[in-house]
Amino acid sequence: MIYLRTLRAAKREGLETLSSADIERRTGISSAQVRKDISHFGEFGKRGIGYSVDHALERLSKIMGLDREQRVVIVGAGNLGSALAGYMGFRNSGFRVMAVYDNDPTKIGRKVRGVEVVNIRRLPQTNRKLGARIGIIATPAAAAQGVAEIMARGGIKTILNFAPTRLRDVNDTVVRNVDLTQELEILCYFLSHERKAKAN
Amino acid sequence: MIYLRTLRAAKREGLETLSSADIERRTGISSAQVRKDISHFGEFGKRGIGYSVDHALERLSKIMGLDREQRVVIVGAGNLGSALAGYMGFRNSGFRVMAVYDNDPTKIGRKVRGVEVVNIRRLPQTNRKLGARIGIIATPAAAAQGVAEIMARGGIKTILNFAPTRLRDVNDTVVRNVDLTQELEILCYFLSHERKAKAN
DNA sequence: TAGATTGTTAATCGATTAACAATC
DNA sequence: TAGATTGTTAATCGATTAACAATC
Repeated sequence: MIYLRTLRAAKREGLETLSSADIERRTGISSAQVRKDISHFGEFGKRGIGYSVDHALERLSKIMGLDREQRVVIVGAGNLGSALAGYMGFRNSGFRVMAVYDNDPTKIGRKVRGVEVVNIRRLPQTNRKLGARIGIIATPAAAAQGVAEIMARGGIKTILNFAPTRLRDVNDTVVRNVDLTQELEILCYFLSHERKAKAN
Repeated sequence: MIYLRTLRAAKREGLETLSSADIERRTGISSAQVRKDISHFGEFGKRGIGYSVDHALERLSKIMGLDREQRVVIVGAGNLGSALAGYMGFRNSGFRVMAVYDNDPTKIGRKVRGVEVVNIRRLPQTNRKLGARIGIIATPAAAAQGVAEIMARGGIKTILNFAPTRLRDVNDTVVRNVDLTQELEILCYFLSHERKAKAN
């Protein structure tokens, strides 16, 4: 979350408070929007002062569930799945990749980035032990729907889907899609339709 | 772009026309929105019939610049950069990764996924030949701003930035940010704040 | 002609911004 | 008290949806 990142940066700089105007300067989000967003989580600014960096950091981390380790499993041990398994950005933010699953016998049993590759069919069973509630799908599109259903059976509650396909609502699961090709396509559009706007 | 993907799927199924209501069924985007979006690119539906799959595909591809190969360069030959260099989704959509750049002498000269790793300092020069106008940043946050500036000097017009940092506006360049950690954080938020909504 | 469906205008809804009383 | 800044309400803006004349 951008506010957490901003607060962390401010803390590293030794600042003790940050006003909504300061946050606007750092993020580009208008101060009014900043105040509205933050107040939605509770009333933890001080009028005339701003937000205490430490206090806001603590409160926001807790609200986001980022005050403790969050366990993640990845399905798909290809290029992308492997890269995500070793992605330091996740580790640095308190996420821990517990297992990588795949259906390819030549991959099962090997390790990628220090994480064991397990047979996808064992996900429901093994995830009872691991207790991950966040899953990442890094498979071809054709496999994604089936994987999502297996994840749901394994107790996964939220899915980050990198497969370029819409997942038909898996019961009780929140799905977020990241479509890398689409991102490139949007840039491509800007190439031929020059405009000075920013693309997101 | 979701309309292109939908049209391609319809073509594979042998359909000749698609109405805005059909597209709503396939994408979840309301038919009114579909018509508004498409009409914005020109008037190429037929009343009483819908959109000709072939015709719409051709027109939209051209408008998006996806009727020809689009060249891409990647900076950062780490896990993520390497995965993106070999990502089939890009290739299948007409993007071609021309080079991967890095500043690590142990990587320069090697190949990742069949693409040569070149010294980042040579980007402005080598990209004159390659002619890529799309760049992907897959470096640590600290390096991203410098890379963006080098890219601009090399004629890169649009940037897909995976580094978790806001790029201060690089002149004449469109930047799109993909923050993988943020995506996971958003899911994390849904874990503790159960709601039946979809996350994007 | 009757039925279907677009492109577009008008109505609705939601999100952003401006403004300001409360208060540190 | 005077200055700064929050939290929130009211005003504005933009985006989505509904509705329908045009037309295939």
